[in-house]
Amino acid sequence: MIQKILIAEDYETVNLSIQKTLEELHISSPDYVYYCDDALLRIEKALQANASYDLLITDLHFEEDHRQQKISGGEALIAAARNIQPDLKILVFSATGKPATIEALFQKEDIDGYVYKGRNDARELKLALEQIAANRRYFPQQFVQQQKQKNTYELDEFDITILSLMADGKRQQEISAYLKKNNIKPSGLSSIEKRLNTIKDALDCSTNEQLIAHCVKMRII
Amino acid sequence: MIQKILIAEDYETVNLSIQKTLEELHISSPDYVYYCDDALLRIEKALQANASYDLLITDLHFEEDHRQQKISGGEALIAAARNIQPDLKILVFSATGKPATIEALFQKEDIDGYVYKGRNDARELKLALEQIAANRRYFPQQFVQQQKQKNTYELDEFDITILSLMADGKRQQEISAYLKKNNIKPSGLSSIEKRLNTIKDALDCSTNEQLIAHCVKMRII
DNA sequence: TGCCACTTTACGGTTTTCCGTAAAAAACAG
DNA sequence: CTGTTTTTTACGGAAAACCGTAAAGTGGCA
Repeated sequence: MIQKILIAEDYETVNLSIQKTLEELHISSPDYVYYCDDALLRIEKALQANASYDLLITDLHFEEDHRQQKISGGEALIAAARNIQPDLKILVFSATGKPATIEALFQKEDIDGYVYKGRNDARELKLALEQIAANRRYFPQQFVQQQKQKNTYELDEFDITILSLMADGKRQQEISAYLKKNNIKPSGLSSIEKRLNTIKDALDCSTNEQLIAHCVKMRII
Repeated sequence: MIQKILIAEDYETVNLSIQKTLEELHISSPDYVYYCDDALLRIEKALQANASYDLLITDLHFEEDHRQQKISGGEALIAAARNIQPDLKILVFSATGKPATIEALFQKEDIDGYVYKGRNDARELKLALEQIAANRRYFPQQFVQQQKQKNTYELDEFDITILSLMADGKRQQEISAYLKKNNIKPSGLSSIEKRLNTIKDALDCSTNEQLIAHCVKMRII
């Protein structure tokens, strides 16, 4: 049975609405935080007090503000939480997840549910909570559909580095020099060109400009 | 005094949380809808029944689904609502607004407030409601900041066209051809080059990629 | 060690972009 | 209408990006 719940969600209204949904399910008042670091602290303290949480409901994306955070976002929070409390149930509630990200969360982090923010998200949230309470996993419908049409080329760290430098105004030669200076393995100009071609092909972009626009929009960089 | 409120917001959780925020302000239970068409219908009926709404709280972006809608989004809804009830107060609650869009809403549609969805959005929502109840307008802080730091060079429609086409994968020659085809005045390749240089200079960008990244981040395009 | 598969790099030729200059066109005043 | 100013376009050389291919390097594996 799920009794003790922690909500990590920086959007105040969303945070409130999750609480309201829980109320309707007659789940006793959950704890809630607006920052990832606070979430982990709560989980740690609860463990030490021998009153650990049953469920963590968390967003993936958190806006940055004046408060410096050690944990950068939902994914890092999930990993950290799993590390200190392996039996914690985790429900991700987010609008931004890419199929590949969701898949990775289910496989690697063994999360228990994923709910897309959307028109009927409160109802979905209830369904997910019921499923999780019954020790079942909850996959969103959208996920099943998107599974089929996945042309998802997952960008690795190297790709992100190149794209970030490029979005930062660096020319390809400068990127090559930067990679050499930082001892990152493929650093030749040709490798950068080749990689960019691969990415553009995968993401169906014809120019660098379009690629950068796409990545910024998708919050890849 | 604000008594009768209509909420148009397709995200169920957000819709709920607005209701909760209104509860805390001791405002009697508002009406709420998930579709723009429904919103306009409600406003029309209330007018005919001589019990018109005092305030419309609406999102800008609505997800499309199986239900075909005449009104495409928040902006269209606002225009339509203004048309049939000029004295209706309007509060926009959205995460997606570009500065130019917000400015246009305040100037052309004469909206009464704009609140960004974000970390402290519930508190901002309360502030905005208080301001509007006092017949004052509520501008978001982010907007004021962005107003200040906006570089002397204001991008015009021509600039936006070029940047949008470029972010769409078009080459400069293709952009030139496009402009010619659509009878947009400066269409020469040189003019495009020159304009891009001016923009890059004004926004302190060294490459097209950096420029596009900046514009997408700043929601200019 | 030597062979093989694979990755990375180097190097030309082509296309695109960049940048300066000058000609052409348009806008404007007298 | 003429002369001036401003805007737009055209052009050519330099730099950067693009693209294919070949050489050099890397890591298994017998």
